[in-house]
Amino acid sequence: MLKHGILGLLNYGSMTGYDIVLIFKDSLSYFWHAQTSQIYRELHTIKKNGWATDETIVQDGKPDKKEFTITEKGREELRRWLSEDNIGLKIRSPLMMKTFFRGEFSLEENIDYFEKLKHESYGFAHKMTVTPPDTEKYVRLINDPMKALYWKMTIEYGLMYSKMYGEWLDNCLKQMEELKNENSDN
Amino acid sequence: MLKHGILGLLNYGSMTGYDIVLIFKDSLSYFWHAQTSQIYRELHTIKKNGWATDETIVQDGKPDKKEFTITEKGREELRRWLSEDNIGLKIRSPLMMKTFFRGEFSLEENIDYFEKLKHESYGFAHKMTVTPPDTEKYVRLINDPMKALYWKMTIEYGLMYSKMYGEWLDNCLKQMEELKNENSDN
DNA sequence: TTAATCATGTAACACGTTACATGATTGC
DNA sequence: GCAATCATGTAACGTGTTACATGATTAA
Repeated sequence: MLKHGILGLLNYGSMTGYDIVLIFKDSLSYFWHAQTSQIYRELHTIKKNGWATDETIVQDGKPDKKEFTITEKGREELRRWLSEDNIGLKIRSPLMMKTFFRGEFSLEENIDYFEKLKHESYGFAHKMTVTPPDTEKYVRLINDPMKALYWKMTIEYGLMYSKMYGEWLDNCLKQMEELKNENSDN
Repeated sequence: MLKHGILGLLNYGSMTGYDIVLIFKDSLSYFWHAQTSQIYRELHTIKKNGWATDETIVQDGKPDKKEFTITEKGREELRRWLSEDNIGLKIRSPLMMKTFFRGEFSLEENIDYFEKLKHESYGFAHKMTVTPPDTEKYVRLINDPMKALYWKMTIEYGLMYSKMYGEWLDNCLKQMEELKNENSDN
């Protein structure tokens, strides 16, 4: 999956591993987290598969860099991956896994836990609503308004998700508070 | 993460690898997908870590089975994991990864693709709303209404998520249809 | 002078996927 | 007679995580 994400970026234009690291960190982090070491490893595989070629560029005052360029074979692989019948949702939600077993702790402890989640979720929601990923930058760079449509759709997903998540947290807290009050009433 | 999910189940009572496989498939699949081979492997590690002991039970007419029982050390590990400051959301959404690069294809192809996603999402939404995971079964089995609260919260999350997902898909389709009409108007 | 930025990675380990393997019993 | 259920796994590979390593330049 990450391999194909990198291939998708290379398809916009040649770039170095470092460029890709920064794009993931600055602009794609709201839907994909990738480690630096992983990106460099995948670039090796991409080259080995003949999906990209690399060229070392000597700079002065700065370390050498290695620029990767997608090949026709790489472009074909990108399109193959996009066309794949992918769905057979293999869901894995660490958040739900932990929620499911919360019964191990007391209501009070769990209220604290959910308050903490709520606090942390504000960070994400804030980033998404107040400073949403700047697609304009890429629109100017790539200059293809059709591509921007899909970028915007991923941002909308991020917004809708963070809203839903916040509502779920409030709902959970409400239910726990109610139970707590019932318990203290008898 | 899976290790701890298994530990959480063992904490409800002793069971075999096969029991765990079925619980994941029948009751937890809406938030976690696990392979059979993976579950058996994790059970090995759990035993090696001293988090559970196992006992082979000979049956007649049926193959032998191996029942795992959580140890005090395992229970401590479960509680340690639940108490962990876990959040630093490392999001990874294959769905968004594919959406982001959809610009490679035409509007028409992408409308088809999203219609397909919508069709498939009905399956999940239907399963969640019409035959939601039967927690009553576990409530009777475990007989701890406090635990059921958290099980219900995970189901509510599944419902809210599938609703949001459906709305997002409709939204995307609407935007694509509008663009398609604009294009055919000039 | 200290931290951040630029730029590259390796090694070891943990976790997830795919394909394969075995063999008895029970229900249609 | 055939598929499903019960019950266990191994092997190989792919992907993600953590910790470590290097070293120059530039801005506060």
